[in-house]
Amino acid sequence: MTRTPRERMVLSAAQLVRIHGVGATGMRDVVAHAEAPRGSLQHYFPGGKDQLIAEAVAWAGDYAARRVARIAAKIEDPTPGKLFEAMAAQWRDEFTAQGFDGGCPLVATVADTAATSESLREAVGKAFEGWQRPVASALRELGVPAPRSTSLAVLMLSALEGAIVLARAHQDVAPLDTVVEELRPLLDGAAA
Amino acid sequence: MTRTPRERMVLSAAQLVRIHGVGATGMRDVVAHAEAPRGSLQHYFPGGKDQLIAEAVAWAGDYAARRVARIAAKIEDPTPGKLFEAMAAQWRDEFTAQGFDGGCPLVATVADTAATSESLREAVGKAFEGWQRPVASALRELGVPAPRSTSLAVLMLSALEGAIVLARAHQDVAPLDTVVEELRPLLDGAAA
DNA sequence: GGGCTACCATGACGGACGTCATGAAGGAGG
DNA sequence: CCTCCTTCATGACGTCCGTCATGGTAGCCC
Repeated sequence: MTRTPRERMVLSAAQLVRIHGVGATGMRDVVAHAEAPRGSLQHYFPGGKDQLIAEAVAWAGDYAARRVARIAAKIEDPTPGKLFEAMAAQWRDEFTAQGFDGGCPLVATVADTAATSESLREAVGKAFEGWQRPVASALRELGVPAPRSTSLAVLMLSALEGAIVLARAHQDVAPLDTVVEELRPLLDGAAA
Repeated sequence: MTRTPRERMVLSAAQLVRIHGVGATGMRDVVAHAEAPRGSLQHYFPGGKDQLIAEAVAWAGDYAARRVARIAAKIEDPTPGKLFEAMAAQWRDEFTAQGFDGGCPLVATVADTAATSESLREAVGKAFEGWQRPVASALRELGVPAPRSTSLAVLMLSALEGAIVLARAHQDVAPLDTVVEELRPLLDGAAA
């Protein structure tokens, strides 16, 4: 559990971006949140803020991908609809337990930097790709034909991200439940 | 076309937020973009940046709502699937014609301020609600039962917003096309 | 022990931010 | 003409930002 200061900073950056966005997340805030020495910033991240945020985005993408793989392996009688339900349930649980302060760091990074920093935009693109891959492969294992699996993975990610935004705006988890219920028959129908 | 300086500032704020997010959008940037006198800021928006952004968000919500109503009235042989396709096409066309610099200002505002400013979060919630309403009522006019129409409207907004984020991250409109194709049978099937 | 490298500490710099104070044009109404 | 009120102009203030420069410690290797 004890991580190196470098890891703590990347992780803290991801968490602060989730809450405040990229622009409002300061370097000093990150070191304070990570309880890391401020001097380590220029040592571990000579590329400055962009490098730190890029690593935070990459970490977030990896985390989401690992979470999908773990969820997919744990469901009993798995179906595509149940997989999506479990993915949404993670957000539902966090919102109800910890409030609506934190969103998806990938969405926040796109919203803040897509037009400004090509490197960060690419980092988010790769992160989404890495998240989409285990979803699609899980769908294939559940009997979804290969070409359809990537389309449905895109739909699942889109609907989930959008529902997260709506849920935060309304401070209500209902949008998450709604998209799960509406998408379930479509998803399960594709696994015939 | 000639608007009052006040309107121009609200409109410019919305456009800049779309591109750079709330944090990176400065008051000076807004007056410069609006070609408005800087002194007018404290006169028209004594509530400061929060008031300006809140009005920009409200304007964006109204704009989206009017756009939906106009689209719904213009489609021939309308179906729920075609309505969603037309909504996504607006974004598709803008991305291909003007690049991926601008996203949805509501998403950017949620990502940047949901945890910080209660008033802005509420403003975005109302904006989403005002956008969702014409979508749901258009669905009802197309034969979708009332209770289902709000659920499907939430699904449409979620999938659209998420696909916009994915499209910007990948600089590719494919996610928009994908969600339209995948959702079309589900949407049209609900209008039986 | 001397030197080299990795890691951390601290202060400063230049710039941008949101906000405020002060005041000037310019027409409306007495 | 004088006054009031809306609208705009401009400069300043305090704060925070990302970055950099400089220097200090700690441990390993020769």
